[in-house]
Amino acid sequence: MHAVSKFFITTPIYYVNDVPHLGHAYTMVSADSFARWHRLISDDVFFLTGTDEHGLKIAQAAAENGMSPKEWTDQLSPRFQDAWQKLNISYDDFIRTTEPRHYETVQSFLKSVYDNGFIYKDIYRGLYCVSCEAYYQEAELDKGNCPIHNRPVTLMEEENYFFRLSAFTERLLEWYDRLPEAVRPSSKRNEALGFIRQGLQDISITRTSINWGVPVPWDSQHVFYVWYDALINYLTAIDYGRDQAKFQRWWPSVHHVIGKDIIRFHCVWWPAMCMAAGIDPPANIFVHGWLLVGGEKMAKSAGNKVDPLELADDFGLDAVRYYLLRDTNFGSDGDFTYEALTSRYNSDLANNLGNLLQRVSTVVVSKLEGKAPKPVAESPLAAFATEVMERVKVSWNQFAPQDALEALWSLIHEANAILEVVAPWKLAPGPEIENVLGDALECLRLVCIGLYPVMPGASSEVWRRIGLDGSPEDVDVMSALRWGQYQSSMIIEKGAPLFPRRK
RNA sequence: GGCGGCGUAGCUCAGAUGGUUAGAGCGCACGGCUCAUAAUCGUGAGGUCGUCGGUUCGAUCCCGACCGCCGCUACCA
Repeated sequence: MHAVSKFFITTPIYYVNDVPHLGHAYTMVSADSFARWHRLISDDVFFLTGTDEHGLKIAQAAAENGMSPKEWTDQLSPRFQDAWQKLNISYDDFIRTTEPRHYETVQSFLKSVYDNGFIYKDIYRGLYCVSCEAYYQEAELDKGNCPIHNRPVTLMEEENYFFRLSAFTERLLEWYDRLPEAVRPSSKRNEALGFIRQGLQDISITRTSINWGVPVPWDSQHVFYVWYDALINYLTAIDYGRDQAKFQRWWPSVHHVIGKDIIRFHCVWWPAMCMAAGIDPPANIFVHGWLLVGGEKMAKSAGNKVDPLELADDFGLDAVRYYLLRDTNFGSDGDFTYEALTSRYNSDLANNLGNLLQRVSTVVVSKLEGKAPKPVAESPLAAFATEVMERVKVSWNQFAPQDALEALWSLIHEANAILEVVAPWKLAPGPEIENVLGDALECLRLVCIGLYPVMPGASSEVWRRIGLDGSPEDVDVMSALRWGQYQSSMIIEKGAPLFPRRK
């Protein structure tokens, strides 16, 4: 029997001023597929996402729109929830950093850090550009001027509380050394390590210049700087400081899925903060690359942000989900192009998977009156399929969806190939036809299971068309992946092509 | 400047703790089939594995230099 394990998976919480774009969708679909896989293998899964709603920019945007920050974010946060619903993201909890539970957790967590002696008050001095409303390092300046506005910066001083990050350089290095798998892939781990090896400086974690944030419990003049409150969302959702049993159930065996732009926050600050608060650092941080668009970074200024919902309307949601996970190497940068999506859609979904289903159902209907035959126990495909499903399992467990999908498509290919050899459409009804079609249907059943995390809608539809009850998500993978479980006498439905060819 | 990474078929990328003919998918060419969404199946072309040296019986894989590209190098979420 498979022992039930805990699988707590998180995405970053998104800055609510953004519009959900394909980059966010990439993270969400990835995390969703992992969550779905782990539910399939009967793990106890908790999948968390949310929105980040504090900080100066939010306060400014709210003011510009004549609203209070809270009213402003109340209006914006649902855009993310709607988008994720449309992308079929199966999150279990959606956290907003403006919720009372979050204030409570942030205050109790940082109070622990404070009580443990890792927070102190000092003066922050920095070179500030009034136009940017941002601090600059001296090296960033252009002849002493702000590089953007080309105006002199002013030396500003602000009283801040500082987090004693410098105290954790050695402990972090030791942590990285002891748990080489904690931050993956290794290229991203190196990046974080390189940063730590420079030696860490203390960082200011509170502001007095704004009040849109979580108040510092021991000093009402200050609010926490938005990043410090944001990271703590992962603990809010599991009731840190409120429900010890729930907290211990999920922590520290967490999987943070993040983009490479926030490595420092998650792979340096966050583990250190956990140490400072006296809890274990997160067990796993998986860093993925960026999804580029035609080789360019997605950016507002470039005007190349892609709307995932428009794509889903155009290609179908599952096709977009498939493309995102198949055409990128999780951990490296990926590149989105309309052409590549179309190519994947046509060759993998229409020509292979969709067409296999279509040709099999046509022959079952015409030769066997629509009644499905059963697979052959000692089929030549059995060993191959078993090997494929083992690869699928390993790939999913190693967060390598592209490998799982590649393996599944090799099985689709084999099923197509054996149909060519036996050519059941040429034969008179009899065992030979039944055997080859039973095998092909069994392949489809297995593909549905392995594919379910990526394409929950489409694989459920294939599942239904080949006469199976329920959906692939109901199975227990540990037994369902064995060859030969497709039942005979199912009624096969010949429907419209699942993925009509494009262009 | 420092640290890290990358450079393999037209394209996107795998890969080997060094060992006979370097792999996949897409694209392309030829052939088969006609159940299927002009889908599918088979065969094939083609790459001195960035350059130059070194170690070795033997390197694309190890070492060095060089060329080219990229990331990080602190509180702008």
